[in-house]
Amino acid sequence: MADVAAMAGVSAMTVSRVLRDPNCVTPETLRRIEAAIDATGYVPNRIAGSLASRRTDIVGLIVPSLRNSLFAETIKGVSDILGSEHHLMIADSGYTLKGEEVAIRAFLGQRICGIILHNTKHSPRSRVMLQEAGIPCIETGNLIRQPIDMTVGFSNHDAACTMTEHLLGRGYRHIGFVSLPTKDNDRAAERKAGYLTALARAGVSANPALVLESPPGLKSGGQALVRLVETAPEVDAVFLSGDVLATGALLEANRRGWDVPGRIAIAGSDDNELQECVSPPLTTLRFPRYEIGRRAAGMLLDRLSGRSTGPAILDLGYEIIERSST
Amino acid sequence: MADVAAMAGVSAMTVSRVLRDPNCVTPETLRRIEAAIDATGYVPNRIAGSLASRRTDIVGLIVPSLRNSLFAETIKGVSDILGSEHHLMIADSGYTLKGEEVAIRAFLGQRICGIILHNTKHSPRSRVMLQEAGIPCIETGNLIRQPIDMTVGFSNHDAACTMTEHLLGRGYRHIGFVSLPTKDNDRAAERKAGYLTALARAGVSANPALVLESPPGLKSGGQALVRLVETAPEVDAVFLSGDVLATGALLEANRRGWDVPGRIAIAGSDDNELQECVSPPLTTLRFPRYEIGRRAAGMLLDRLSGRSTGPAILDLGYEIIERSST
DNA sequence: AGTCGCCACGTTAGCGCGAACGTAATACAG
DNA sequence: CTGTATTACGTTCGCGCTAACGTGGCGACT
Repeated sequence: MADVAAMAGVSAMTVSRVLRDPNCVTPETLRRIEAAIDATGYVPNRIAGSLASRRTDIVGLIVPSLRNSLFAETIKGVSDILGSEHHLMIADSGYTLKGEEVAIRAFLGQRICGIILHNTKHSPRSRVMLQEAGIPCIETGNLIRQPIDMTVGFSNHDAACTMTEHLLGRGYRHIGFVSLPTKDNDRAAERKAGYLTALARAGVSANPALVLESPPGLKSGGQALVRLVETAPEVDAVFLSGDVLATGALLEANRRGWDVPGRIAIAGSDDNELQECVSPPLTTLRFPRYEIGRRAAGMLLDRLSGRSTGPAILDLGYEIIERSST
Repeated sequence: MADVAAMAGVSAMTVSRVLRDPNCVTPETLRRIEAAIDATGYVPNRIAGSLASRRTDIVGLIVPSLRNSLFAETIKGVSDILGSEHHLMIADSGYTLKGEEVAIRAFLGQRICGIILHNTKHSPRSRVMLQEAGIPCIETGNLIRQPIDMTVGFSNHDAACTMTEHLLGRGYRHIGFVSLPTKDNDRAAERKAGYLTALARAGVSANPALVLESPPGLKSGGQALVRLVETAPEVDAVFLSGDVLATGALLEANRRGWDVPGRIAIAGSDDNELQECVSPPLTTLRFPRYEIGRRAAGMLLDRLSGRSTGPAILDLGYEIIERSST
C-alpha cells in the first residue's frame, strides 16, 4: 500500500480510505490513486485490514453435508444474498454434533462476522461458544422455540402432519412412513412425530410395522417400499419423508408393475423437478430451501448493518403439492 | 493470549508455540497452558496469526454454480481431503469469466494459501493475477495442455467421442447431440467437438439439424428430444451431454410411449443413481467428480507441504456405462 | 474581521500474533 | 572443569492495515 501511496503522492491512510469509500476524496486524488493501484497490481491485504479493524466480512456456513443437493439450495440462497461485500466460508459437520462444534471453533478463530447453521440441535459447548462469540447466529431448518439467536425455517412436524392428513383425507388407512435415521437428526425426528400426531388426531392407531427408517438414496427408497409391502401387505399408502426416497420408491413400483396409486399411494417430500417428471408425478411437500438461504443471509446482513436487533423467529412454512401419485 | 499466558505462568510466546505444536514444551507446561485455555475460553485469533506469519490455511474454491449437484461432488471431495488443518472458502462464478475474476480478486485479498478452479478457461486478468499470486492453483474439469499451474480432470472431447462411437457401433447413423450452451463453457464446447470428431472418423456426415443446445433441467431435456424428433424424424439415437438432460428426455419418451431404444436410443452423461433407476436404465458417461475434488485438494496440499513442486497434469479419465437405453 | 464548521487529508498508535533471535539450564564428551 | 550441543523458554520487532485524532485551508455565517 505504501508503494501505491507514494506513486499517487498521498499518504497510505488516504489510499486505505479510498478503498473503502471511493467518494471520500477529491476526484483528482481518486484518479491518481486508482492509476497507481492499476500500475502496481496492488491487492489490498484483508488480513491486515481485519486485524486492525477487528472485523471481517466472512460469513461462516455449516451444513450437514456438502454433497446433498438439498443443502445446495440453501447455500445458493445464502451466496446470492451475501453479494460481493461478504465472503462465504463453508464447512460440513458430517451430520454430527461434534463435527459442527469443530467447525464452529475453527470459524470463531477466523473471526467470522456471522454464522449460519443448518441445524437446530447443538452440543452444549457449541451453544456456549456461539452465545459468547457475540456475532449474529442464524439457525435454519427445523423451527424451534428457543434459538441461540435467530432462526428461519419451517415446521417439519406440521409439514409431515399435513401430508399424513392429506393421505387420510383420501381414504387411506394403512399409511406407511419412511424417514431417514432420526438419531442426531431433529428434522427426521420431527417428521416422524408429525406423522404420529396426524394418525392420533384421526383416531387411527399407529402400526409399528408401517414405520421404517432408511438410509438416503433412490435404491434405499425402493427397498423400503418393497419391505413395507412384503411385511405389511395391507399397506395402501406410504409417505417417504426424506430426500429422494419417494422417487426411488415410485421407480421401483413402476419396475414391479405395482399401480400407483391403485395398489399403493406414494407421497414424498422436498419437491423438485424430478418428482414432477416421473410417472405418475409425485405428491410432495415443498420446502422453501432457497428462500431460507436468502432470508437467513438477509437477517444476518440486517443485524450486521444495525437495521435489526434482538432475536427473531421466521417461519417460512411449506406447501403440499398434490399430484396423481396419491 | 496474554491472559492465558499469565494464568499459566509462562510467556505469550510459549502459548503460541503450544498452539502450533503441543509437544514442543514440557508436559507440565503443556498441562498448565491447556488448563488456562479451557478456563478462559480462549480462541486463538487466526487473523493476527496469519498476518504475522504471512500464511493462511484457507483454500479458495470457485465453482460455476453452487446449486448444481455435479459440482457438489467435487466440493465434497475437496472438503474431505482438506481436513481440519485447512479451511474452505467457496464462491460461485455464475458461469461467467467476470464472476470468476471478481472471486479470484477477493480471494487473493484474503491471502488464501491455494486455489481450486472448476473451469479451465479464464479472463486474461484472472490468469495474470493467479500467475503473480505465487500460490498453488489447480484447474479442474476439462483437461487442457497449458494449465496456469496444475490441473486435474478428464477429456470432455474424448468422452463425447467415445460415447458417439458407442452409438455408431450399435448401428445408429442419425445421431442427435444436445449440450448445454457452449458459450463460456469449455466443457460443453469440447463435448460437441468430440461428437463431431467421432462422426468424421466414421465417415458419417454431420447434420446440423441434429445438433441442439439446451438450457439445463429435466424438462429442457424432454423438450430437446421432442424438438429433435419433430424436426428430424430420421433421428434414431440422441446423446444428451449435459447434467440431467438425458434423464428428462427418457422420462418424456416414456410419457409419449416412444420405445427406448426401439424408436430412439438415448445416451447421457454424468452418471448417477437416478440414471440407473429409470426404465430403461440409461447408458451414460461416468466422470470421477468426487475423485477430482480429492486429487485436486491432494495436489494442493502436496505443494503446500513441499512434497511436490512444478506443474502437473492429471488425467483421471472417464467410463462409459452401457445399459439398455442404447 | 472573527470564528465556526466542514472538508480533505496526514500522523500516531496499535490490532494479536509469530519469526528471528537471545538466553538460561541441563547433558555430555574430552 | 571447560567447551559445545541441545532443550525450553523469553524478548523484540514488525506483519499491513485502520481508528482516532490532528491539521490546515476555505467558505459562510454573525
